[in-house]
Amino acid sequence: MSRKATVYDVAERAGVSIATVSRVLRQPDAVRPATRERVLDTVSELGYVPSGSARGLAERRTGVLGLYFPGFDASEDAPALDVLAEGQPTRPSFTVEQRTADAGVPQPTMLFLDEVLRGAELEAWKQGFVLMIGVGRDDPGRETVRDIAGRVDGLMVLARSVPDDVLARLARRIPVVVLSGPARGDSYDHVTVDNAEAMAELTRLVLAQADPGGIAYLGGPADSPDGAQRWDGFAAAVAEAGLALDDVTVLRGDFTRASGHAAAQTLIVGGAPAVLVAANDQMALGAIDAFRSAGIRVPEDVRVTGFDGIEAAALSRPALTTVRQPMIDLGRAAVQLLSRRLERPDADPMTVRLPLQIIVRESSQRP
Amino acid sequence: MSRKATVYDVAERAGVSIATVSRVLRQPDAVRPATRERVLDTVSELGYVPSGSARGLAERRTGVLGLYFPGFDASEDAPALDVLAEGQPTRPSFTVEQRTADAGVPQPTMLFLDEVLRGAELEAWKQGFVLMIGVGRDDPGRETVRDIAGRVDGLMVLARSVPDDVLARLARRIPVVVLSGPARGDSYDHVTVDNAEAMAELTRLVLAQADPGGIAYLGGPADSPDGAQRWDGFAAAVAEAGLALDDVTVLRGDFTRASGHAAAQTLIVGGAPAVLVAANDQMALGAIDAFRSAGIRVPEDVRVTGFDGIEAAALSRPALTTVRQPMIDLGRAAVQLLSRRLERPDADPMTVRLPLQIIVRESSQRP
DNA sequence: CTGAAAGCGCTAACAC
DNA sequence: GTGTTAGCGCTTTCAG
Repeated sequence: MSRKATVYDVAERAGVSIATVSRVLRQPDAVRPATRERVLDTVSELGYVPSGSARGLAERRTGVLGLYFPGFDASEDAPALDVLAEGQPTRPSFTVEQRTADAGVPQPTMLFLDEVLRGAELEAWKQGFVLMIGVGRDDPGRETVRDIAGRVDGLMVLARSVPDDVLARLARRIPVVVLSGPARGDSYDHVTVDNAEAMAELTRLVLAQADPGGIAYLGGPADSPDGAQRWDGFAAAVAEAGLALDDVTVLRGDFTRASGHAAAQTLIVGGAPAVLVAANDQMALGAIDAFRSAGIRVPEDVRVTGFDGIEAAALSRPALTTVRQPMIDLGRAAVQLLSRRLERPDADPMTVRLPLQIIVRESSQRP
Repeated sequence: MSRKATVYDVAERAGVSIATVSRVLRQPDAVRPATRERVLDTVSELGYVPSGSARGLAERRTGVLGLYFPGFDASEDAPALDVLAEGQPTRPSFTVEQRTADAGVPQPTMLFLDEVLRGAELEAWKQGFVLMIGVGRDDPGRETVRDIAGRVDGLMVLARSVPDDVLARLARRIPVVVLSGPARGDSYDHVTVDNAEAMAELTRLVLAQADPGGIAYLGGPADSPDGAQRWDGFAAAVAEAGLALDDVTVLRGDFTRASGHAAAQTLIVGGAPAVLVAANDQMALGAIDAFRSAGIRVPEDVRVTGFDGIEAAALSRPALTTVRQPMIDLGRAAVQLLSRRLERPDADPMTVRLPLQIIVRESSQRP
């Protein structure tokens, strides 16, 4: 692989100036066909690929959008892998494992991000951008997000993946869109969902099926904005139904399956409720497991709902009633907002609210 | 948002030269502490973020690695979304849907790519790179992959996502690593898995459980290299067991669940076999559905195996015996190869073969 | 229609 | 330690 070809190489070889080479690539019609052909031939002959850096510098735009996520948690402590270490040739072609219980189911957060990413990529492509991605990690000294910010025309960040002050700084350089999470009174563009409204409606649907017995709510961590909004929606619907919040058993989990399991066990001790509304799917699924173990049937004895719409919710038995996040559209909308902002830098900050999808399945319906 | 700050702005404001500003950012120790502090203060005061383009141009490296995928198929025809259209305020907060059957389960290809991506991102971060991603689509005129190639230091492409001639051209500019897919005698670095060996072993495991009745194989599309390798492995194990290939009923599907379903129905007409080895999970799952509908029990009446290790394989009943791709590690290994190649451009092309994981679950074991 | 030349913002010698 | 300066490879006026 010789030195990379540049415009100069192409120009010299084709007997034209570098300006002409550039024109052939950017505004082909401005060049006489004969010249154009000659240049194009030289281009492929030399395997010339324009430098994005040079281009970006001259054009003052990169054609790249950035997407920054909070950490994947799990993958961090992935087992070491070093394919370049010595002794590689002895690695086996396969391993065999007997497995009964199901381990290693992906984190819901990951799945969430995967879909957002897919949506963002699709829309970026439609708008003629490419995508650069980064994941938030504790990288002492290294500021990955700033690194990305320096290379892109616009940045999308998931709520709370970047400290406020850092984000403010980056926003001085390029437009920023914040995804999912409460639209605070800041000056960024936002794309969010209405957790409270959807949770209220879900709760209404469940309460509409009149049946005696207690109501329980299984909330998320105290510091989760999403969790808080879901609780607000739940509380509103309960009040609306003429019930006193004091009659509701309220427990708190940490959004994990295990915490849902534990909460349900607590519930069982005091006598299982007729309805359990959980702040996310994982906890709901954990609770269902616990109920099952205790011989309590879902939905016959207790009806359960989740929130998020992860795949496991659809595959579990009974299938879980839940609220699905419009993940693909979150990604797409973010790119659209960025694209708009790039065209009209001074437009007022805008918040796009995407609809959630309440999916009613078996877990919440008494037969 | 005023004009973006540059080194010149910072230098002037801090009363130093641009070289000093640059040093403060790249080799802080080479600058006297007092000066350094002053510059740093100015940097945050101005909200200065270095331009990746300028830096890339001057350094002759971008610090970015590219990952290029074949198309997502499904997302292409996603419903239109235009959050900037008029009348947005009337969009509802939620919709409600009653759902019994499970629709909308993600494509396995996507899940595969998601995990590869995650592995690549993790490793890229560890090595101090950021990741740029692109998806192959029929984009007449626009060459997304070349676009990416111009902006990165190295490129990872999934097998057959880029035409050979295009890839060859790009490889003249930057190192290329090909992921998954047969390592042909080309000059790229490769990271692959040994489909044939793993399939042979899986087949051996299944055949070891002696029982009367026919054996059936459900293959993939004729043009799939993976499919071909899996068939080879299967055929080898069958021969090894002293069985004649003529005794095996061979059907061909297209890797979809539907084609597996159809194939099983064909099988049932001629009398269900005792063993069905499928070339991927989707087809295996489809076949199991068909068997169930026909009152044929798995694994009691027919034992079934898949390939790929998608999540649905673990969640289905009976849980599916399969071979899991080391997707995360594929991504990580690719980055490691690229990183090595960047350091030693002239090293011999290298192929890393990652172990597959045979996961034995209920579907293949007679109780 | 084509060429000459001036940057784009930063790094890295090389002087001082 | 710090400043000067010459590029890095490309786009884009502005002449011709």
